[in-house]
Amino acid sequence: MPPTLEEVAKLAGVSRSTVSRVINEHPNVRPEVRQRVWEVIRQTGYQPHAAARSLATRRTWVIGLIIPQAVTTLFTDPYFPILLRGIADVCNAHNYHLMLSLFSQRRVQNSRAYQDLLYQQVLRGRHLDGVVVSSAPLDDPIFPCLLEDNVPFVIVGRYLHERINYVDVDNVVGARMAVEHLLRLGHERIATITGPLNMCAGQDRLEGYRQALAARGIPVDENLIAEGDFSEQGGRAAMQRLLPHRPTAVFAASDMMAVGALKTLRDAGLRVPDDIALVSFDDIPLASMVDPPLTTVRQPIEQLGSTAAELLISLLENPQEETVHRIVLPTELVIRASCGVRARSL
Amino acid sequence: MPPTLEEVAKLAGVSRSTVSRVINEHPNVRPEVRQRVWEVIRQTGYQPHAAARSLATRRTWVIGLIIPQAVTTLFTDPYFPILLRGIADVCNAHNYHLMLSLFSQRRVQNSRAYQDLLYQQVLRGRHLDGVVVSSAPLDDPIFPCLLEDNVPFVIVGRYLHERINYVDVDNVVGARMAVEHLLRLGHERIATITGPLNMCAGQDRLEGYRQALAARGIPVDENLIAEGDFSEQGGRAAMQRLLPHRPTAVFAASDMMAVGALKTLRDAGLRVPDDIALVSFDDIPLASMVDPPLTTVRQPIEQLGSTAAELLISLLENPQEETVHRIVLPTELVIRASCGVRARSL
DNA sequence: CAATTTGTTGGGAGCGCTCCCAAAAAGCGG
DNA sequence: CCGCTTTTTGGGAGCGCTCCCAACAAATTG
Repeated sequence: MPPTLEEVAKLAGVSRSTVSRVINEHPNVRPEVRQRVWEVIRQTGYQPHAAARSLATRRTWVIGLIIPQAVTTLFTDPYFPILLRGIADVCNAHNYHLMLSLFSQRRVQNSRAYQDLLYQQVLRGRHLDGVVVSSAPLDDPIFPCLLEDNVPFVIVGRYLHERINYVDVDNVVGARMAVEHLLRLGHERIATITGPLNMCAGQDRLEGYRQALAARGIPVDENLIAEGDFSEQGGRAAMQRLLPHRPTAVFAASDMMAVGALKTLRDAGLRVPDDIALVSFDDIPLASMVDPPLTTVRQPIEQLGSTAAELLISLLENPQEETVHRIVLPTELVIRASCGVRARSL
Repeated sequence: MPPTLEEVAKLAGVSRSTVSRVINEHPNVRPEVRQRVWEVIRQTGYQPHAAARSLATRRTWVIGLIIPQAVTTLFTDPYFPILLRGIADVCNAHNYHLMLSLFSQRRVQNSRAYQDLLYQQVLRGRHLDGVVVSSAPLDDPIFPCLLEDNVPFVIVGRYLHERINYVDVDNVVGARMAVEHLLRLGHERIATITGPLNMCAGQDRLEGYRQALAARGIPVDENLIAEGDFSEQGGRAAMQRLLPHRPTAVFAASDMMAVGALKTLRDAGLRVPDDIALVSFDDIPLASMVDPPLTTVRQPIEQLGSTAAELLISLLENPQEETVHRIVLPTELVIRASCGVRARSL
C-alpha cells in the first residue's frame, strides 16, 4: 500500500494541507518545513494518487491522440511512430501523459458505433484534458462532437473552421515545388497520382499540382489525374490507369504510391527516370532505399507532432486564451534520382 | 458541466446507489427501475467520471505500453505501429484504455533520471493497472522496479525470470529455419549479421544460427559473425566487416540490416543472390519491395501485441492467479528471391 | 507596546464514485 | 394472515487529494 498525503504529513509532523502546499510548490511554507517534508517524501517514495488529484482539480494531465480510422498507410510506413515521438517528447517535457486511441477497422460490422462508445467513455469520462487528432477525414463526425463537448483539441492536418486549431505542413506549396521541379526539367505532360480526396492532404497536394501547371499556363488534363489512397497498391493501380495517356512525368502524392507506380512502370518496361520521371511526397526512409532513389518532398513529421502537442498544452494551460492557431510548417524538396535531374542536367 | 450520478438519480427518482447498481450491472435491481435509469442515462449522456471511479475502486482500466529506450529501428520500420494495433484492438475489445510511454533518447544528458521520474509518476501515481514492456534491453532497470512495486506486467520479448510473464516469437527456431534454408541450398560459409546482443531477440537469433550450423556439424567461424544493431546503417557496416572473409551466404537478423548489407554488396560489385545469398528476419513491408525481394522470416507482430495485451488483461482480472505465462509464437519462412532458391533450383 | 499587517498552519468540506449495512418491500409457506 | 426469508432500495462512510477559511504566529508600524 503506497503512502498517502496524510501519512506523509504525520511522519513530517505537519498537516495534510502543508504537504499539499509543498508538492504543489505553493510559496507560503517555511523553508525548513518544506525541506523536512521533501525529505519524508523522498524516504517514503510518496507519489500523489493521480485519480484523487484529478477528482479534486478536474484535470488529468493526460492528453489523447486519436486516430479515428486507421488508414492502412499508418501501418506500412513509419509516419506514425515519428509523429508519436514528436508528441511524446513534448508530453514528457511538460509532465503530461499520452493516451492513445487507435481504431483499426477490424471489427467492421459496427465499427462506427463502437468508436462512438469509446469516444464517449474517454472524453465524457474526463479521462483526458484535450486531444490531438490525426489522419481524420474531413467529414469525420468527431469534429462536431469535440466542438460541442468543448474539448480542447488540435488537428494535425488543415481544417478550415473558425474555432479549430490545427498544425499542418504546407502541402500545397510542397506539391507545387515538386511539380515545378518537373516543369523546370522540361516536362509538360505531367500526371499526378493523388491521395484520397476526402482527406485534406490529398486535396491540398492536388491543388499544388494544379497551381504549378496554372502558373505555367498549362491546362490541366483530367485524364492525367488518378486518385490513389496513399498506399503502394493504390499507386500501382493508379499508374496503370495513367499509362495509356502517356505522361512524361508523374507526381505521386506519397512515396508509397510512388513505389507502387515504380513497380507498374518496371512491369511495363519503362525506365525511371529515363522514360518517365517521378517525384513524390513524404520522404519516408524507404524513399532513399528504392531504386532509383526518389526525389520527394520532405515534411517535418516529428515537428508536426511536437508542434501540435505544444499547441494543445498551451491551450490547456491558458484556457482563457481564445485565439485560434493555424500553424503551417514548411516542406523541402529532396532531389535524388527518380526525377532525372542528372540525366537531363538541370 | 456533465451530469453526475446523483443528478441522474434524482431525475430517475431513485437513489445514487441504485444508479450505481444499474451502470455496474448488479443483478438486484427491479427491471422497470433499471429501464427507467438507463433511459435517463441515455437522455442526459451521462458518463461516470473516470477519476472518481478509480479513486473508489482503485482500478483505472488503463494499461501502459512502455518503450524504455527508443531503439532507432522503431522509427524506421513499421514494427511498432503494427504491435500497437494488436494491443489497441484488444484494449478496445475489453474496454481498457492505452497509455503510451515513449522515451526517445533526445534529452541525453539526464535521460535516465528523467525516465525514472516519469516511471514513478505513472506507476506510483496509480495511473495504470498494468503495463506491457517492449524493446527493453535485458538489463533495463525497469524490470526490478516493476517486480518490487508489484505492478502486473508482460514483456514482449523473452525474459527468463521465475515471476515474469512474456510473449515472444520463436527467434531461435526462426533463425534456425533461415540458416537451414541456406544450408539446404548448399551453402557452407554462412555469415551472420546479428542484432544488438544486449537484447534478447539479438541473442536468440544468433543462437538459432549457431544451432543450425551445429546440427550440420559445421564449426562456427567467429569471423563470420558481425554485430549490428537492427538498423540499415548497422547492416551496411557489418557487411563491410564480413566481406574480407568471403561468405557465400549471409543471414541478417533483421530486414533493415539486410537492406544495408544489400547496399554494401552492390557497392562491392557483388550480385545477390548470384554471388552471395541473403536471408533475413522480420518480413517488414519493405522486404518485398527491394530488389531482389528478400527471403525472410515472418513474425506475427500484430499477434504479438494482441497476445501480450490479452495476457496482461487476464492478469488484471484474475489477480489471484499465480501461474507465470510464457508464450512463444511461431514464425514462418517467406521465400522470395534473395536466397537464390530459384537460381539454384531447390 | 498595542494595533495592524503579513506569513504560516490546520482542519472542514467536497470532488463523484463504490461498498457496506440496515431498512423497507416483496414473496412464501403453514 | 402472520412470521419468515429473500429481494430491492437508500444513505453513510470513505477513497486521497485540493481549496477555502479561520486561527495563530511573526513581523511591522505608529
